[in-house]
Amino acid sequence: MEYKFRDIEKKWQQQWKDKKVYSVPNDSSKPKYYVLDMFPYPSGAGLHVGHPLGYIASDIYARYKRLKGFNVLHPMGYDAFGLPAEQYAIEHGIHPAVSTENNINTFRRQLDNIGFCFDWDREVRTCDPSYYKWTQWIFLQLFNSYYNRSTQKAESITQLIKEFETNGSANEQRSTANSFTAQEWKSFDEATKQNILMDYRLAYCGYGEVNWCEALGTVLANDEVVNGVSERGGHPVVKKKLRQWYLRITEYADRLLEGLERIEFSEAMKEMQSNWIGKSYGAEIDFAIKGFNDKLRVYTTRPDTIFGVDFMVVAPEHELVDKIKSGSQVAAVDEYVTYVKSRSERERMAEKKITGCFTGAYAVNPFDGREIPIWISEYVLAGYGTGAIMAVPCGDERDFKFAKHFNIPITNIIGAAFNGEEANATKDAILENSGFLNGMVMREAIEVVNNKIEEMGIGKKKVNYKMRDAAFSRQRYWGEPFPIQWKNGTAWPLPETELPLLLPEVDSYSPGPEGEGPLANIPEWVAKELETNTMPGYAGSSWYFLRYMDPHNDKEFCSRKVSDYWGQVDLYIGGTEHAVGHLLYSRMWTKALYDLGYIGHDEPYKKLVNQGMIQGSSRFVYRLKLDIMSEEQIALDKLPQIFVSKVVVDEWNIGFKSEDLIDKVKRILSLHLSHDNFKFKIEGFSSFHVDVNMVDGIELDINAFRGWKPEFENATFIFDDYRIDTILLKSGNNSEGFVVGEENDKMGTKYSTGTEVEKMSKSKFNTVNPDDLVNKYGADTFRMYEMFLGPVEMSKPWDTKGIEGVHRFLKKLWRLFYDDLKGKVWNEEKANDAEWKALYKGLKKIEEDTERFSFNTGVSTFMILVNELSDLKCHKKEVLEKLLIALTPYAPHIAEELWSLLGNSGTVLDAAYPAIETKYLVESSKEYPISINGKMRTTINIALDAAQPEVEQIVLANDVVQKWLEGKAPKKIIFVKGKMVNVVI
RNA sequence: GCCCAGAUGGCGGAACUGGUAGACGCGUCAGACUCAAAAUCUGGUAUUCGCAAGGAUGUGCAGGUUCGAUUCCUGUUCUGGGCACCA
Repeated sequence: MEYKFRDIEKKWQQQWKDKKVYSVPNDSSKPKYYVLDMFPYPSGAGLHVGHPLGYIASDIYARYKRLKGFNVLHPMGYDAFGLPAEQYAIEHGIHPAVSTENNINTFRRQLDNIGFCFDWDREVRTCDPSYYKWTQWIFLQLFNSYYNRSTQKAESITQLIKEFETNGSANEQRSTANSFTAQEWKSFDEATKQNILMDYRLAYCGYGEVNWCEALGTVLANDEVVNGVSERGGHPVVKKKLRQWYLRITEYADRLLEGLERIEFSEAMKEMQSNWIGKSYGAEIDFAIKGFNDKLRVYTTRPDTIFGVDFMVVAPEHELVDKIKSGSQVAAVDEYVTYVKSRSERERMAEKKITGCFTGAYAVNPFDGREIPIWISEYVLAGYGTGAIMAVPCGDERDFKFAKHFNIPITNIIGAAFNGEEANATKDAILENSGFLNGMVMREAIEVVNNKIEEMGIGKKKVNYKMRDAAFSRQRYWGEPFPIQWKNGTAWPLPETELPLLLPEVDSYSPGPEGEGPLANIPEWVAKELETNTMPGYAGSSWYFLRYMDPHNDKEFCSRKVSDYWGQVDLYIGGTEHAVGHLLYSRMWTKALYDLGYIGHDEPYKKLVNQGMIQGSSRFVYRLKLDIMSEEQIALDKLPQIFVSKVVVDEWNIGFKSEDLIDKVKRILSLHLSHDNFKFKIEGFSSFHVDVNMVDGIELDINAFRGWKPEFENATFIFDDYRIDTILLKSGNNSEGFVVGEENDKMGTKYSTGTEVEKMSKSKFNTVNPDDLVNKYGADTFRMYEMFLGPVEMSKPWDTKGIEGVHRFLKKLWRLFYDDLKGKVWNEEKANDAEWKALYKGLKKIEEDTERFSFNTGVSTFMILVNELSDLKCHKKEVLEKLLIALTPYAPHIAEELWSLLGNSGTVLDAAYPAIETKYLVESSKEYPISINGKMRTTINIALDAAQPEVEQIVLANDVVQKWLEGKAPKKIIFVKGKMVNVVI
């Protein structure tokens, strides 16, 4: 009886589906456990082997927790709004809903193949009106709320209105611009009131810059802009200000930081988030500008260095630039500003080249009256701080390089701590050349300066955040419409009863006028004065984990009772690429919903595990580049493309066997040209991607390659051993071409490809489809192999070859139960101590590995255990069935099949996880490694309870130790009980 | 440029708290079974010197701490991820 994985997997998947074994109740006496995968976008390319990695890991853990007696929620759904579907619609005229639906179906079919334990009754799709109704509803809650800074939480906007009616803006001042008394508030007209409230709402409307492409008439995403031009068509892209919605996430900055201390994210992840939030303590200082009444306000974290300021750098888009540019600098400034407009923020920050332009204006140092030139440069961004910095070249590397580049004299305020070669960012130097700060340690001077500027009224201490409010609108079609109506320039929320505001049908997916989204093309939509922007991709994904709990509720986004039962996601698995986007936004939404009393927890994810990326292992072939000269007419296009193996390419490049290659090329050419009247020169090789599915290991399947594209039909190959293979030889005298290496049959005729590890993508022809592997080896093998590749958190290249080993393991496991010839071999005999020991040693490690998400070592422990049981010829049911339960999370199908064949009733999915009988694991002695000076030389078996004097005696008596001692006494003997012995000579 | 992570045999990786580097698997070599192949099984396989016994070297690179470092510290190189409209 052999292991017929296809039948087995199909059978059990059907039974599990029929019996609804993965259906999860919302109330249970069992403790709850919530395992979540990051929301997938159903892309048109379908799944490749990299996608399911995290799903398999979470599936194993979810199944493991279930066996351990938990009520496990493990849902799946689709983040179905997004740019790719819209782009596809523009190009092919297919409605995004249609292509998305198709993609989802493919996605689902592929997932089902792998045997996941998702409760599909809880599936959600963000593009489904029954889902986005609640996305819109939450948006309205955010719109109708403000952040009360004294209570440090979101509260209803009506609360704020009451506050204004009683106290005016006194307690809730946001900017100096809107300061008013209660009386004044009451006298304001509605539009003014609404304008003021907009400065407080958690979801608010403002103006922001976008990548505007005039030629395409549309706004582009950052990754659609390459080197300042559009990816499609190469048209120029400039910054354009557009009305945009924002989420006031900055108000949550401190709580987002504080919350990190209460959740189990990796330190790296927490660091990335806190760097993104970028809290810094500094000061805002106003500098007078010579000849103007305006002040230049800078933000600095180092007010102590104020006497070292040698120039100012202002963002090129700073509002003062136009005003203060002067004289001969006007033209230069304008030119520079135009240049910067064409640059993306990314390019500006990554630029190594130092650029900038003097404005012609001077600021005045408030303490010593020194005149400081004001420059503009792209490395200062308008959105951060005040958009202007005071540059201290002796203390800041970037300022230093800037000063050097533009020959700006550098003032040294830290004496010997500055060597003139590079800036020194120390806070511990003693200040010099610093007026009233002279002799002070910098660290202490910070507070002194802060007090001084506040006293002088030219500045104040300021906590700053690098994080900006999140842009929450897109000029796109395929997203959630905003439930907002504009009346005379004022935004009004639609009543909740009118939700969902359905996404209308459009004739064309192209952009609307003036950079507006496609919705602006719909007369009825515009007539109703509805908002024409749509929400961004992260809207739906910021709260989906809550909807899974209560997916069919049409009264609420999620009932409080249900969210109180499930609470936080206990385990969240997904990639680091979401580190600062999705993870921060969903944390903010959770906090807002918590503040408003809709849920009972303020951090969505208790523990986060980051999965690494599976990279593609690309394969390359090398086409010969020839320069052929002949006196006769040659039809060059009739010549076949010649592909040279990697081995030959490498040898050519180091000048080895060059004559052999030239010979072969000559041979090929004369065969095809039917004469020898030509000369040629080998100019090199051009490499290009070949589909990995046509390559076994590194060996190219010649016939598959010839059939790949018409131009390769007649391809000629030069193999590793310099044999040649051309269509002419095939049809004619086959042996003729095989000259070199003919005698060496073992080398064969192999074409070795080149390899490189790259991102897995269709365009690189290195994607591997899980369907093919599941079909060939089964889901259980596929699942275990994905895990066996390496640690979940780590990125690693895919290599299909290794899957055989895991498949062999499952067959070997099967043979513990059933032999191909003998049939049933399992029995009901009593197990002996050696068998129990092997089992429990393995199960103990497997449990530990599963608990710490070390699934790769878990799989290898299964292999060791099965190897040991095979060696022990153990076919005993009482041992094997415990193994099966432990295997269930990893390979559920084979486990269920064997479980039922052993005569068990009921599913193995709900069996009790085996407890470890530690009595079989007790050891009395250990094979101690004996080191001499830290180098392992031998091992000695010593009783585990032996104490140091006894051990020393045994060790010193050992021949090997004696040899190394050469009669001398050891200086020291280090003995670590249960670990090792080190003899120091 | 800034932030984060990683680097160990031919390959994926193991070594969990500073204590036997290379578990497990792939590949490969040799052998068994077979008319043959597949499947399966057995054994070898970091490099290097040596017939062997046994040495030497070895965890990206350069230093340091320690009786002992893949593990800790400093510096450095390369690779991957993120940098706010891909999701």
